[in-house]
Amino acid sequence: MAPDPFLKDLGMHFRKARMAAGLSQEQIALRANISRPRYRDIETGAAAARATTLVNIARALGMEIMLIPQAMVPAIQSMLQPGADDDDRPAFTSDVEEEEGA
Amino acid sequence: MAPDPFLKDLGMHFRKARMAAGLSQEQIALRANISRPRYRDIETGAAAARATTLVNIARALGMEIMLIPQAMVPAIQSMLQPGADDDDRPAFTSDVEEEEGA
DNA sequence: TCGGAATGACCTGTTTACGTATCATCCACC
DNA sequence: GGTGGATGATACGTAAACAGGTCATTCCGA
Repeated sequence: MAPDPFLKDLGMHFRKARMAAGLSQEQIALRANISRPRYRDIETGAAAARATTLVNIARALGMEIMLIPQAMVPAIQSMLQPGADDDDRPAFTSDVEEEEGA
Repeated sequence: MAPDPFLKDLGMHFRKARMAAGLSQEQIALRANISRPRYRDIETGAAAARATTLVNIARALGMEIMLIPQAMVPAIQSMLQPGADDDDRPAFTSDVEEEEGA
């Protein structure tokens, strides 16, 4: 029901970060204090985790959740660009317009 | 219940942003597509909103939720410092260590 | 003094995130 | 061919986020 593109995108960022860290879903779930099926739902965008769960997962992946004024989002996005020598982008915005040319 | 300090802090940031925008709880709740009692719970840290709800509230307040690698958090925090001429800080980190003065 | 707006606080009911258990599939590796 | 790890997916029960309603309190302006 209502596969929110935002949730899909968020889950994709989690997955990329997890892959980059070479960890399994179970390891992240354990660190984030949730079950594997639940972490899977979040990573695939099938469920909307709670605020506390989000933070736990982010930290398990070496990241933090931040509230950024919309005016500063572009500046921060460019700061996070890995200079085009790597194609994984750990940062995530709730802005769906972040979809750039694949 | 376990009044998570993280939720308190998150709610405080929402409240500051809302005050700065001169809006009522009801107006934000309406824009974020949730009920006022629920927005109140989130603002006071009494409830942990879902990921989708968090984004809706953030946007209603002119902000976005971002996933930031922990290594970059300090740099971004300093970027968000309002030059010391204003005491409201719209940005928010899940890092509890952000508690500075008062 | 009397409203009316904003907020805090509680209730009832529905939806859904969550834990736990279970099974199927894929893919190495032996 | 067989075994084990990682993942996808389902089911059931519980806890909590959600909607909607109501009442008390504070504050401000007519």
